[in-house]
Amino acid sequence: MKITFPDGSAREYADGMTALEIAAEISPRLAKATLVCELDGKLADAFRPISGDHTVRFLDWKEEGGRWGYRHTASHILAQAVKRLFPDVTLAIGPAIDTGFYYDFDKPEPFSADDLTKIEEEMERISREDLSLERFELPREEAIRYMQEKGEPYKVELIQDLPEDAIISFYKQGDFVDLCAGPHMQSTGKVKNMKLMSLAGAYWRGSEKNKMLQRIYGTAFEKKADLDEYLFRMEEAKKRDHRKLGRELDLFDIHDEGPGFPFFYPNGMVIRNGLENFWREQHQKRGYKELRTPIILNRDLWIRSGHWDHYKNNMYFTKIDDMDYAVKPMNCPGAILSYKRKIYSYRDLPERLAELGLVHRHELSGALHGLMRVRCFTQDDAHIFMTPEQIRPELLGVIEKFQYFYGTFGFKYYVELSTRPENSMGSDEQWEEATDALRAALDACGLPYKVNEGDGAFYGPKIDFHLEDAIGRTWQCGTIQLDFQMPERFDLTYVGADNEKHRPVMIHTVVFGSIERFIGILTEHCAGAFPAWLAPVQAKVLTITDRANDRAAQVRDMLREAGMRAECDLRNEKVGFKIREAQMQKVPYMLVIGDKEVEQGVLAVRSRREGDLGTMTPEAFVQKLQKEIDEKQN
RNA sequence: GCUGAUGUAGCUCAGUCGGUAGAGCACCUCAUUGGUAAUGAGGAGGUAGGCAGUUCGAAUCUGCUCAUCAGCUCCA
Repeated sequence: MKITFPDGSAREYADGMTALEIAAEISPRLAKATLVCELDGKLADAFRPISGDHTVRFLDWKEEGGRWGYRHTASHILAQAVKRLFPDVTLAIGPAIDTGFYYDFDKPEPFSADDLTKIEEEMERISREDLSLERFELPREEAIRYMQEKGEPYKVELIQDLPEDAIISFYKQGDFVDLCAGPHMQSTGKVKNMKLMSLAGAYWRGSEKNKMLQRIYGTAFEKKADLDEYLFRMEEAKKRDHRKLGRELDLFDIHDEGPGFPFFYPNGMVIRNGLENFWREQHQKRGYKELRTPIILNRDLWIRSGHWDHYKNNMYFTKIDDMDYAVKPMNCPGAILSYKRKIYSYRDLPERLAELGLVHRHELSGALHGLMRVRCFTQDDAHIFMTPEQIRPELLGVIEKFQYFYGTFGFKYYVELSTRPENSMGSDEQWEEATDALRAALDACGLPYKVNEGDGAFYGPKIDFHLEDAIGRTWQCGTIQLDFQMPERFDLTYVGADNEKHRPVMIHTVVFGSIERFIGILTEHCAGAFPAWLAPVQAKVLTITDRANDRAAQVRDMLREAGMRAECDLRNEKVGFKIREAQMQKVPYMLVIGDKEVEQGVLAVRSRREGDLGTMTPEAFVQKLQKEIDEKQN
């Protein structure tokens, strides 16, 4: 048979050789590194005989497919271990994921933490037993009967839902058999360095209408050192948790008295105000005008906007003079009423109306998460009202704004295009047109994106920007939504050049997403060491003895005069202690003043990052810090 | 909302078999005036998330409830 390799070269091999055997002929190291392979572009077992002409790629740990095969095999080992220890458990599904793998089980009594330890030991045993994996296929009816006999109802359901022509394959290792498309490693002994991470509930097939199963999360690495490093990184990441840093740095907190309703303390307000100022400045430059609309508006408005029908579960309600009102979950109706206050000409468009609007949403209690998921938050909203011709340039302008914002903070981001959801308003044509416009804008910018089917807003499709937190979870922050529905519902118009009324189109967009979530992400991103332009205290004046107190106060006042956030630490403590505290509070600059500095009229400057910078005059320091602030250095 | 776990001073945590609460940091006082990540001594501070129950007696056992954490679902 003729085997072609990725570089285009080809060679003849004996029919029936496996990818692993071919790899071994090329080099023993290649064979050792090969986890699974790609046969004509499709993932396949490297241990199964090949016949006929094919192209082959060997996948090692560096390839996603390689890791996937390794970890998916680990998930089978997990299932086998559970079956050995708890024979009455039934199996659901167990895929590999980005950070490892999981397996869902149906077990009457929940797993305990001790069970996890036992399971882990059993997994190691299975690895040591080095059981070979075998693959076999069964016709549909036989496959169903096979799983029925094994007492695996979830597997039966999975097979029944497979397309008629699907190949139904199983993998066997020792006495354990699982329905699986593969690919896998050749034996359990090849999978090492497995670690079970956590237990959780998970709905069968991801639907809350179904039974909740028990999910065991684990991870596995080819090299022990990589596993150790991963575990270490997770530990380190926990130290960056914004909920912990928020308390330590006295930025914000959430009390039991108001679950999901965060408090911002003075230090946190500095960051918030800094972000808002930046936001105002940037939007002013881009031709946006600012609005402020009420938090509570009457029932009629929410019925008209569609929120009453499509968003009621997430809204808070109240009565005023015996009439129904709702607390706004979104700012758009306010912006729309503002648009309707007068007659717009096509010459006035696009009209870009921005609002830092406080919204309230009733989120499920289990979904709350620090500042990332709260029940009241400020969206840095903007609504653009425009003619259809302006859609493209406006979308491009908004995307440019996003890139500028995230670039300023040094964030990595992932883009998703979310399409029409089930519970939505409008016609298919409108949705298609809006979705195409968003897609075209993304393509024009060359932004890579993933399509998220059915995840749009009820009034339109959207482009979402996801940012990462300390442990790699991503959170949707920015969004750009194109809306043909609201203008229709509210009968929005503008007068065209033809003196006729026309229907404008709307863009709803937020860059930060919510100020709260953004601060959460930012806190984790910089581990609490905010860039100087946002740091709650930018410079702290530390005295060595109380002989320097007057001078310290003078320096502080001078910095404040220059618009900087400066504090003194005049306490009767040693400098080492004061430095330690300022350092832990992540103050960008510490200005040490002792007898020498008083005498020479200088400051001994210490940077939180670079340590002692030597002495400089107060004027020189102001200049240095001002430059750092102006440039928004990270 | 669902599954599981957790809930002791402002923070981080300890507390053997149910016998009536302990440390470090922070805070206050005093001494000390010291050069780049913790000076020393003393003091004050909690009725154990909340409610109910079992018991002679509960932080320790039971039930309910609230909140938090992990995940699911949902979402900015």
